[in-house]
Amino acid sequence: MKISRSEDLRLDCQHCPVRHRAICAASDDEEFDKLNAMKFYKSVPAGQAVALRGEKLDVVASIVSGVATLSKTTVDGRMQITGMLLPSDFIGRPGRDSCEHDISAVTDLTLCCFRRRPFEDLVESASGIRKRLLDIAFDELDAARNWMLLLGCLTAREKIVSFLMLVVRRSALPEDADQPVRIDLPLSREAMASYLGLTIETVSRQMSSLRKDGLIELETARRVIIPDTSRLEAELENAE
Amino acid sequence: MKISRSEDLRLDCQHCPVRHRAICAASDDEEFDKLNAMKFYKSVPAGQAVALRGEKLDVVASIVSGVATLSKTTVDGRMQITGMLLPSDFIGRPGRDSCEHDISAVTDLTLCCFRRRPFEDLVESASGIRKRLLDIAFDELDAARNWMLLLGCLTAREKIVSFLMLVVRRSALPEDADQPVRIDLPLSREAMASYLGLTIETVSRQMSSLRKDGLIELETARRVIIPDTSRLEAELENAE
DNA sequence: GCGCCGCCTTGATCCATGTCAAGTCGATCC
DNA sequence: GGATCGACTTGACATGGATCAAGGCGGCGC
Repeated sequence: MKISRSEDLRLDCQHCPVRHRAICAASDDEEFDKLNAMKFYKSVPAGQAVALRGEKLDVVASIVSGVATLSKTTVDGRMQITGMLLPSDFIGRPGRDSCEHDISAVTDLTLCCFRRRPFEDLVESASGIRKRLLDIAFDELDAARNWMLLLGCLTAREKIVSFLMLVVRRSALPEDADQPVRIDLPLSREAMASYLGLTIETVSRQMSSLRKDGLIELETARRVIIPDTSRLEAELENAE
Repeated sequence: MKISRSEDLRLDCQHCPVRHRAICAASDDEEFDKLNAMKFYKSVPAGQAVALRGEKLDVVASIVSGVATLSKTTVDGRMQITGMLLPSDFIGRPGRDSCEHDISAVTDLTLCCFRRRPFEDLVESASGIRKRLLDIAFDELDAARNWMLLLGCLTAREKIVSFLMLVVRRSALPEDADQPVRIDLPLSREAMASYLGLTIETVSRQMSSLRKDGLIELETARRVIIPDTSRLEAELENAE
């Protein structure tokens, strides 16, 4: 019998790709074992909702693989993506049973889930998890506030460059030198637009403009080569 | 000898105006006494910085009275106010000794301060404080993400109306009926502009436009009367 | 009272970005 | 191969809000 990929991961937290960055990162062996015993994996196919705003949400989770978005939508259909969730990012809110955002799988997603109640109890008793959770919350808060600067003050070009640099950073590429970097954009043009508070056409135009200026190359629409990251980052010298 | 207002407050947490909303809100008597023993008051005059970005910050604090802002500034001087802090709001980040934002006193400020290290220890041992802190962090995160929707998607008029309704809500007015409401704007036009991602002229024009439409009256530039809050809120029917 | 100074308002104009409308490109299916 | 479809790009034009500029108004010192 074939073991599914999910089952496979279940067997082995030690080799989990997000072991050292997710909610379990600051845990000692004892806490780690408890988390291990509680966890269960869940797959969500690309395009599907993980949870909808206002919905009851009785799990919290870490993203093991894939990309998700947090978003809010106005009644007349304007949408703002308020967060892009990458592997190791945390989903859900301990101490609250309903969801404030729409959470959508952008790609196929593997989630490492915990039922909320037992997880909350564990947070109470396990100081490593507790500290990590608090740190995650404050890190997210700082990130959200930084994004407010982007949404409120930056030009369309600066927004695009900021986004590209964010992807470069989160790609955690080993190279330190100013080698050309190739990145796969985790979001479609439409999702980028929504994340950056722009329209899809403006995103597309700015990407073309950066290409014309030699700051990026477009291998495909979603695959970008940055010949010189420091030159791209220099576009932000007035922002930041 | 005259006792200053700060000294006066020091003597009596029980009658503290933010007792039931600040970091101490979920504490039992024992925790409360510990906080009480640790706390010290600090006054900051209007216009002065509480802390600057990158600065070392060895205290955390609750706002007892007054208004402060969190903000970020680009190197070329564009500024985004990322948060408006009102009485009971929390300043600082346990587990981190430096400050990510500029924090400024908009009005004269009374802060209830705790040295960070002992406070962190108390967070470890006192579950009421710990829970409150986590809740505060997640509430702030939700608020920040809601603000991202405002910055990214709403029109200037919707932004202004959202701000006015925010002030109404935080004013915690006792009336439930649709009585006319009078509010004092905590921020100048300039600060409103920065908070809403607009320019001062646009803020001013939108305020005038709301006045012409009979949705608000301007007793002075900073003192607003809202004859019918539900009619004002109806301006947001497409947003939200 | 008068002059000064911040803060706010209003008007005229501009421009970055949105909107509307065609394409183009690449993948998939038959 | 060609039809189809979704994702992206490009062009032409419109516009909301920014920018530039000129007052108005209220508080404060003298």
